[in-house]
This record gives sequence, structure tokens and C-alpha cells, in this order.
Amino acid sequence: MSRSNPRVLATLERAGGFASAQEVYRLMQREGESIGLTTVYRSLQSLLNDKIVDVLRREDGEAIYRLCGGAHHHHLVCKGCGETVEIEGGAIEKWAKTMAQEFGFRDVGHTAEIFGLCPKC
Amino acid sequence: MSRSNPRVLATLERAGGFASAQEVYRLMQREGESIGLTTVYRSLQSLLNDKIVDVLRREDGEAIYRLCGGAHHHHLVCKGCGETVEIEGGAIEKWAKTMAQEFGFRDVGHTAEIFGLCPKC
DNA sequence: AGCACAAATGAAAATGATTTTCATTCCCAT
DNA sequence: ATGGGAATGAAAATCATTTTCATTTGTGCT
Repeated sequence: MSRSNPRVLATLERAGGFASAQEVYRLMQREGESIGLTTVYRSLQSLLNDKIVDVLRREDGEAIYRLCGGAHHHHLVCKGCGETVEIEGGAIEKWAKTMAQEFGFRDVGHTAEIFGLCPKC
Repeated sequence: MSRSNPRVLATLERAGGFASAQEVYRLMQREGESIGLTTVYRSLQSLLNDKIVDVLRREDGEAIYRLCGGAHHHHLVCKGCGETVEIEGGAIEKWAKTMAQEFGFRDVGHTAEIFGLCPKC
């Protein structure tokens, strides 16, 4: 196990809290920070583990990391500009619980994302 | 441009309307069909273009294709054995619509998956 | 049938993100 | 100082996906 390199988190913040591992790496290089790509990946993985960042997927499948609040929440993502709104999903929680019960599933989690075009796009 | 190989669509149907390109390919091989991986990718791409299938992303980023236009549904997936149950998600549809409206998003879609341990695992 | 040309096919190489390996460096407690 | 575990990063491995390119197939035309 390894802990997150603080400069990675700092860079993610500076990037607007939304970037892929490769982007964080390139950003740090451009700013003269000496770091290896491996460490960037490891740090993001660790931040994800600690629920300090969230992971989403670009359309091409590349993982993008985002700072997020600790509480469980869902996202409304704009396909055009990438803007993301954190939304509450009480209905989903209930739905997931009901469905799991109906089929006898235990230890359940869920994912739910809504994507579309925001007012500006 | 190329048109979709009909056996690819047939295989996707047989797979329960939910599979990655690699899985479709492996399935066809196992059933003795002679086809190249490239053709599978091209066909899925074409089906996507024609809006005959939908694309989602697995947690690891792999693209999975599913038939769409038919009944929209969601999945309950076992983390242990991979068993998948198709479930209905009326509550989700309503939730997505409400949220989109609230934030002025148009042209919205959504994903929702529940995962846990099935009774056998 | 024979020919020409476009579309389809697939093997192999290229690409690109991510993970793994492994040797080295760093740091801290003894 | 010194021994050991954690952190680091270069290079290789992995894996899905795309591109290249030569070959095959199909179709219309004479």
C-alpha cells in the first residue's frame, strides 16, 4: 500500500478539480515538478480509496478524477462542456434497497449517473 | 464506411443484449463462427452509429454494448459470480427526468447499476 | 462467362491508458 | 551509523481499441 503524494492532489485542485491521470502528469511536468507517471497513478488510486476523489469516464473510456465531498451522492454531467452537478438520490437508494431485497442480494452498492446537455450547451 | 455484420447483432442478442466487443468475439469463436476481432469492433461501431445499440462503460473502462430502443432496463450484478438480473427501473426514469428538469438539462440519458452478492455467493 | 470496381474482411502492427515489476532511494526508529 | 519498511520511477507487460494494408467477396455491367 502507498499513500498519496500531496503534490498530486494539489495539482488536481489547480486543474479545476477535474483531470485524467495523464493530464495531471503532463501538468506537473510542464510546471517543472519532478514526478513519475507511476506515482501519479498510485496517488490517484489512493485518493480514490480514501474517497477524496471520484472517478468518472470520458466518452473514450479514459478515467477522470474529480474532487468531491465525502457524502454519497450522484452526478448530473453535461455531455457538451463536462460541467458536473452533484445531486441527491434518495429515490435511488430506496430503489436499490428494494430491488436487492427482492432478489435476495446482500451487501449491495450502486452507481447512477445522469448525462445530457446543460442549459448553456 | 462499412455495414454491420448481421451475425454480430445476432450474437449480442443471444448474449442477453449486453456485452463488450471482446465478449461478443469470444462468444462467436466458442460457437464456431469464423469472424475477426476487427469486424466485431467495426460492426458494433456501425450499430452504434445507426442507434441500434447503446454503449456504456464498465468500471474498468471497457465499453459494453446493449440493444436499445426495446425496453429500457437496468441490472443487478453479483460481485461474486457475475450473475446478472435484468430489473425494471421506473423509479429511476422518474428521478432522472425530475433532476434534469430541475437543472435545465436537455436530451438526457442515464445509467444505473446495482451490485452486491447474490444468494448463492 | 469475364471484367472492373467497391465494399467487407481479418491478420498484424500501432496506439494509448493503465498496471506490474523490480531495483533504487528515502526516511525513521533503534 | 544501520536495518527495514515505505515511496519512487523507469521500463516492461497488459489490454482494449484503432489503424494499416493486402486479400477476398460481391455486384453490376458487357
